Amino acid sequence: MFAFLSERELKWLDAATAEMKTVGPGEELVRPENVGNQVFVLQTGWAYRYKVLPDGRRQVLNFVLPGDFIGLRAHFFGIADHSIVTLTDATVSTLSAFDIASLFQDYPKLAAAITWSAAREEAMLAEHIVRLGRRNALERTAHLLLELLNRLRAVDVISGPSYAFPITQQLLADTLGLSVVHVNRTLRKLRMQGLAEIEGGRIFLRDISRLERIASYESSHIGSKRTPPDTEKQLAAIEDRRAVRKLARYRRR
Amino acid sequence: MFAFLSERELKWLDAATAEMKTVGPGEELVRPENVGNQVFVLQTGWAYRYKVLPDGRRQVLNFVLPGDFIGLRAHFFGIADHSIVTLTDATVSTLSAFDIASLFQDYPKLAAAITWSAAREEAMLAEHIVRLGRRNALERTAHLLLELLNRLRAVDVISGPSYAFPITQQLLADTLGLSVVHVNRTLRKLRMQGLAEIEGGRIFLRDISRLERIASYESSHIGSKRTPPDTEKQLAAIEDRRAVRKLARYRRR
DNA sequence: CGAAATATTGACAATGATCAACTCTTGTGG
DNA sequence: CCACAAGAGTTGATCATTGTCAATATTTCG
Repeated sequence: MFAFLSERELKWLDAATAEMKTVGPGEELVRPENVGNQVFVLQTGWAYRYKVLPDGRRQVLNFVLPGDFIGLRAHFFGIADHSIVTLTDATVSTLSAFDIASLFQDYPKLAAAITWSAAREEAMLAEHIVRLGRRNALERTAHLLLELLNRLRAVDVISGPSYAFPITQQLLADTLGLSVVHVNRTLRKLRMQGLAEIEGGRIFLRDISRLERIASYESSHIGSKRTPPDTEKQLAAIEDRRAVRKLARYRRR
Repeated sequence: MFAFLSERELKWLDAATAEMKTVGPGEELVRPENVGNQVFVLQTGWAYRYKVLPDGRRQVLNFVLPGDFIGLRAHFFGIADHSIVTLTDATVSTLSAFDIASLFQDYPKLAAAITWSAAREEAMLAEHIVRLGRRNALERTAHLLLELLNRLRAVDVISGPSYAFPITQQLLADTLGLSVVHVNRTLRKLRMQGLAEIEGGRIFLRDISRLERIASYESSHIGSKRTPPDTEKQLAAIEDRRAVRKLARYRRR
């Protein structure tokens, strides 16, 4: 993802995110009232972002996987409009508000990279909207499983067609906008048809191409670990033009 | 929204977005294959962003109202994963890729503002996810109507409890994840219960507080026209620290 | 004015929700 | 290390919301 960054930028990012902390499952990383003056990067483990309605209905917005930023939105709004909770043991590193400000001021390419990351997340939310709005239970489930597979692959957490699956059926229901009962039936259907199977906290995607057909899944940039060539060029241009400016300053002296 | 920007920044933004163009309804502003080397700001009119599945099912992601950025995501990805089409006559101004690069390099607060704007849009998508995942037809419809009302109010397009409504029932269906027929019935229900009514291309929200109760609507920062105080402080800090650096440079000379 | 898009309504079907009972797994304290 | 409670998963029966099909207004626009 950060392939286009310079030595100097990577060094700064490393330093800024050096301080790590470990948390157990079920830990609240962001709570709604909480002033968002910290931005986290999830290094290992899973988390999920969700909202609840006044009457208790819950909707999961998305899952947070290693490499994802957490709390960017809360940072910019000064308040979070949702909660983020860890689903497994996890390690997170922290960027302070000061770091973020510094980043926008002195590391334009990093700032652009952050914006890129936000854009990627937005793409995931958009995909989730289509899933909920225009796909049925089976399609939704298959689609989510594939998306998670590809995201995990992109960050090199896995390579094969299976992964550790810490999502309970209730949580899956709150993700897919279904009832627990119906999720259970949908999973059974996937199992019966030899498509996918959860066993011992791990999911096995048995027939990926059929899953993809059912879900009309298109592996997009969501599961990509780095910016596309064009973007890199533009970001490189930022650096170039900065160099030009510096040069101009020297000449003026 | 841009209350915290300096004279210089506003001037640059005005200059960069000076070139305007007018388009009719049904015009494609962003198409999926299209390389996203332009960012637009919608100045007047409505547009909507949507995706289509291979079999033709369509899902609207959100509506674009005056003041909203268009194509930011496409810009950063180099490719759009959705389409944007105008719904009414509209005027848009354009930021080139060069402008965006320049912005990140030389106008950190503007870059932060853009990121803020993206965060705001992400909040809208999140709200849409909850709408689709955990609300029924009546709640969904009421909720959307209220959100549009508040967004339009925030950009001073309207003041009262009614607004021009260019959304057909088919489009509404594709937004709310329902069938046209059911949207029609839901609108009838809203009408019958004296809650809201479409008449002559205009919607009248007859009983806002009851609508809010039905939709469990919480007017959030989605309908806010500017960053909250905390964010402003942080952005101001960017400026301050830049000043400090400049000072340091002077001293070194 | 007439075609095409949009809106409306009824009858019926289907997807998914709810309720309730039961099993299986997991984690904890004695 | 066992017992047991709590959470998670499973299944059947029934209900409700929403979708589909089809026919008929109504509006819009060239």
